[in-house]
Amino acid sequence: MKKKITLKHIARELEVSISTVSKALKNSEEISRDTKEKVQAFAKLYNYRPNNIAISLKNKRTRNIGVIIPDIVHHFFTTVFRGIEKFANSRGYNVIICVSDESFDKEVINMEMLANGSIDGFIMSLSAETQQKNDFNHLKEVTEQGIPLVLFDRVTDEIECDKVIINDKEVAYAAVQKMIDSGKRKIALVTTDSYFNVSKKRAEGYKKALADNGIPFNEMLVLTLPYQEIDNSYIERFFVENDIDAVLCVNEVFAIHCMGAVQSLGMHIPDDVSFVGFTDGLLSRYFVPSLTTVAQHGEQMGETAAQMLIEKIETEIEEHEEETYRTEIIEATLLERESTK
Amino acid sequence: MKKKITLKHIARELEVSISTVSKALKNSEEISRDTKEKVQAFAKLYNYRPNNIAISLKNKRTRNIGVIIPDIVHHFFTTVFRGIEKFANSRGYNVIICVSDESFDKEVINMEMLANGSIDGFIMSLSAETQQKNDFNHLKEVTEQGIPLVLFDRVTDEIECDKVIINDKEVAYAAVQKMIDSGKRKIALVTTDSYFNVSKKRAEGYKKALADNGIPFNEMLVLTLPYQEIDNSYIERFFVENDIDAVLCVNEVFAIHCMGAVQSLGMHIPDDVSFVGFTDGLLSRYFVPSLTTVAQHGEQMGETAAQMLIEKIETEIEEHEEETYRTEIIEATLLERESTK
DNA sequence: CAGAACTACGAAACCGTTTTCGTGTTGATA
DNA sequence: TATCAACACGAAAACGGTTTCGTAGTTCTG
Repeated sequence: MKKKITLKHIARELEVSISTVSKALKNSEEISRDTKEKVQAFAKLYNYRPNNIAISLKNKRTRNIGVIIPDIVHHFFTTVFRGIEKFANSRGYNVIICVSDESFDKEVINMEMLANGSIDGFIMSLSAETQQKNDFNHLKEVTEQGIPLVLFDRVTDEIECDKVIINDKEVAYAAVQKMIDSGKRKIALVTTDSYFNVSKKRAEGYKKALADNGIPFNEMLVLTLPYQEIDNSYIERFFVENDIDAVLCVNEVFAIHCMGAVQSLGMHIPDDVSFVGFTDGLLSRYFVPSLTTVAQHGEQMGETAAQMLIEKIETEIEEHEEETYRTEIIEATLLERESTK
Repeated sequence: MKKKITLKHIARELEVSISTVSKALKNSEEISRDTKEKVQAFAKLYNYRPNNIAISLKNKRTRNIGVIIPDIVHHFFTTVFRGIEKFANSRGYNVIICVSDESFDKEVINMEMLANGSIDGFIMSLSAETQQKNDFNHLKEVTEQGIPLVLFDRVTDEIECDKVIINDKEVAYAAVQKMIDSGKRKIALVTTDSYFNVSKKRAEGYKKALADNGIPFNEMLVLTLPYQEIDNSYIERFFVENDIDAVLCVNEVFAIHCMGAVQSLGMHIPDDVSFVGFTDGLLSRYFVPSLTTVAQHGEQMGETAAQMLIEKIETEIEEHEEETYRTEIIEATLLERESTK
């Protein structure tokens, strides 16, 4: 077993001091050509690599960024993560990922674990429970310690920090407008039962589009579904009882469920009922008919978040200057497919 | 900005030595009750938390594990990752994840980045390119340094280490047998063009099932598809030219593509053609008809891998004893749905 | 009352780096 | 020949902890 070699080993072997070795490996002017060559050759031979942990301790910089997301088996979050990982890696950072599982406690525990020196900054999307409780003390503590934080998608106004969001309201508006333009009038909204700011924003866009077109908002046309274990008969009844001709769903799974229900009721998509969903995942692409959906450009979101974070990490925080925070908006786009016409 | 407090600060403030503070916080017998209370109260008040990096340096243990996977926007890998994360977290470990993007070079670079002290062990699944090149020197170097390694799913015989795999051959055999039992005879295999050991194993199961039932293997009934950009007309021609009545696909995306093609040719599933895929993702569940598929139990795989790794990390490596390695087999199960009868 | 034993704490080494500063040696300068 | 800069290197502090060991001061023992 070839154990890792350290500066001390090299120093001892070559009968020079540790400082000389360190400087020689950095090609310092202070060290004679002879010594440098000797040291570098030896280091290469034994495949010397500096110990990351020691460097982190010395520099008070880990080159790790912490990512906390509610779920990992989830198309949107994984695309965002890919963007983060890609950008971070290109800048020499590694990514530590923790999953909050939509739980407030796990989110808090994970943050605390990482906040004690393991990472240089956080990128996160709030858990459902955190949004419900409206308790952000763990975030506050972290930012007060001077650890940079970037929130994406599921954000909050309570915390001052960099944020990356998509134009949920506007794109929902556009989607509904499009369906209205194609002659639809009884437009349903299928949304989550838990309190997500994104669902709220999408609902706002939905309502505004109706209002701007003189269509009264009808509470009966809003169907809220649970996150798990969706009851199909419940959906079917919703469609039977209300004479719906178009649907905006806040995610693709809801959309596919509803499309299935509608089809099994013998209705035709998009002629009888049009559908628009959110999240451009495999389902939207491969379902028959394919689903018109809002592409959230998760990867771009992740890259932007990582870039903002690393920028904050790497700019010396001028103690005197007031910190400034940005909110970056990613323009979502409507991908038209077969479920609308 | 409340900066993190250290032992040194506490010591200075309370006019005791650093060692006393350290011991007092650990409730050492050595320290008087009075002093302990004083120190603990102070630490609590200022929310003292030991610096992870310093502890890592001292202990030569990071409590981080490194995970390297080929892709993250991928149902199977994310389920495995969820298992890893869940288990690791329950044991106080964090997870650093790197994505090789199916590239040999990225895999090597990522391993080297992490191997210099950042992690206590690796869990990984080989990239496509690594499997093609058959070059595993980066793995060898890591294991020779005494860093524990667990491979899952995409493994190799060239490296001695713990492994977690599924019974690909057997479950493929069972799937094909099931289709034969229901009267199918012209059974196609749809597989990847790159060299994956898993695809190979599944093909073996397929061939063995045919052989055991006296059905000659026909090269013409094997369709290899690229990983990306699948040409539908190519698939349709395959089904038109060969009078196929059942299909085994090595993943769910291939299956859905083929089912779409078959349906657009006017054939009926499962009466005209039966389908079995691998990976129990959203597509298999929600496609119409829903796809009979092999559930790989990724989460269990991840948990097992994490458990094996942490066990290795935490057992003092008795230098004198020969290292022993295990290969754990996760039993995949066939989930019967509408695409078979 | 001398010596032993115990109590409660501090000094210092250590983990593996980086970096500042000090110093012995050399050769050039006045 | 005394002075001085340049050169090449080493000692030591620092990052933030843990742990071993040494040692004052007190109490117990015979």
